[in-house]
Amino acid sequence: MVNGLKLRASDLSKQASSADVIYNALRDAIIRGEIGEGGALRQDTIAQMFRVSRIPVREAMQRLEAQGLVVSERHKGAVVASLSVEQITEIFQFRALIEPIVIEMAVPLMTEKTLAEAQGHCDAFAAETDPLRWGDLNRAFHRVLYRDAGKPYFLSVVDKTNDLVERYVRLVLYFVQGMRHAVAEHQAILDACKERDAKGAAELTRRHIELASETLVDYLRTQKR
Amino acid sequence: MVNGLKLRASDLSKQASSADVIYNALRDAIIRGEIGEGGALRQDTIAQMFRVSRIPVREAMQRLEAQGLVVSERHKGAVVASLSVEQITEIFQFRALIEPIVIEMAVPLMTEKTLAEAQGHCDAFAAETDPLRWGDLNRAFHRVLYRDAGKPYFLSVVDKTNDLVERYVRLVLYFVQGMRHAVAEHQAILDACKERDAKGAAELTRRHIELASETLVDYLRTQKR
DNA sequence: GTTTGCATAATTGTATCCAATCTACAATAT
DNA sequence: ATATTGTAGATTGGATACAATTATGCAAAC
Repeated sequence: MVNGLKLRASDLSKQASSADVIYNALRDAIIRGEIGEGGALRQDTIAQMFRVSRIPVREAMQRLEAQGLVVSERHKGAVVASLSVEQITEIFQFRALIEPIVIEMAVPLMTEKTLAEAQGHCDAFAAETDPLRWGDLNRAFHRVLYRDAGKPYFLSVVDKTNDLVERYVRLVLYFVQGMRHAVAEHQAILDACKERDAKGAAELTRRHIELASETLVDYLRTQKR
Repeated sequence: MVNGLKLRASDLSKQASSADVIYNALRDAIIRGEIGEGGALRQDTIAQMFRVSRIPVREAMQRLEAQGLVVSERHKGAVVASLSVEQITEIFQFRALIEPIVIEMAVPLMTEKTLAEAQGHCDAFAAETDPLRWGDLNRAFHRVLYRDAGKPYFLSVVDKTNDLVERYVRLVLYFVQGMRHAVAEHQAILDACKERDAKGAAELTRRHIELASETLVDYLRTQKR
């Protein structure tokens, strides 16, 4: 019998392949905006970066393409997908519909631990001075609030949807709204959760997303893409 | 300048690779239930079926796994994902939330051509005697009604969600409700669309999905999985 | 100056081969 | 008889090599 052995989380999940590692690295780089729209993703270059052959790179690419983060053309290569203002608007519209529903389902089930964690993320977000970290903390805050809904499929859709527009959300945080505005809205959402006001939290979440969308679209139009 | 050139659809879409072909074939086989839950997908076997090496097979698998249709384990192989009753229920709950929203957006924009096409699918569905075709016609009917919403992202989410539960929907059509019930509901939805009753079409769609979900869950519980 | 043609380089798609590891079953020890 | 160990086959993960296609640079013609 196993007796004194300690298992780490990494032992429980299936062992990561090279393709997994590369997928996560590329996805994060795209999400964070480190590789900009239209940025080329050369199989050979990436393979050399990870000291592997092109095979696992291609497998990672298949997943990224399936998720809509990159588009590739035969014998031409893959580039980071670029979204039109219309596409971005539609995705934010989707978020503004689905995320309020998820938080509304989560509020009645939210534990004190979750509320404390969310407050922690919110405070950390407010205190963070490095703009490059704002995106991560913003994302973490929202994710925690949806967690207790206990709806894995809803969460996966929300996650994949957010992946597609994360780099634009970060644009808003960096250059447009600044962070103070987001902090106030986050605290309002969290307060509604603490008061178990599910409808209120949902409505605030909807407005939070819609405002971000409008702000972003205004910004993009001034940049006249 | 381009003057007089006729482009075919196949010229517009990028040329299909082996991986594309294999992905589509496997996805359809899974969706249609031709490969049942837990059915093994051996790379070598599939490669031989398509007369190719395992490389394109693996790339197709990555996409299928990203979409949640198969699960694979290192050195053990991939199998068709099996969904628990809880997972199926959640996915139908998602459908019952999102699809009414899409049809409600579509109704005001629906063209006569679309309405005629939908009626065609509905009639073809009613007249079809081969149960194996019911699933396709059912799916086609619903897709047409969502098309004019002009929301590609919403449609892609609806499509991917339906892919996950399509084999269970077909179970309901084949063995449980029969087709007559579905035809009546389809005609009711379509009639609401023709009368430009967006809210009505949405509500009927919601009930259509919820009823299918309840029927399916009852059936699955009797089969005590 | 612009365009066309061609040779070369760059890039992706796929086949083949090898390594790692899991499964099943037989052999052995307790 | 049961538990453990060892080994062979099966299966996947990945590297290397080659084929097919496209991009690029440059020279020649208009």
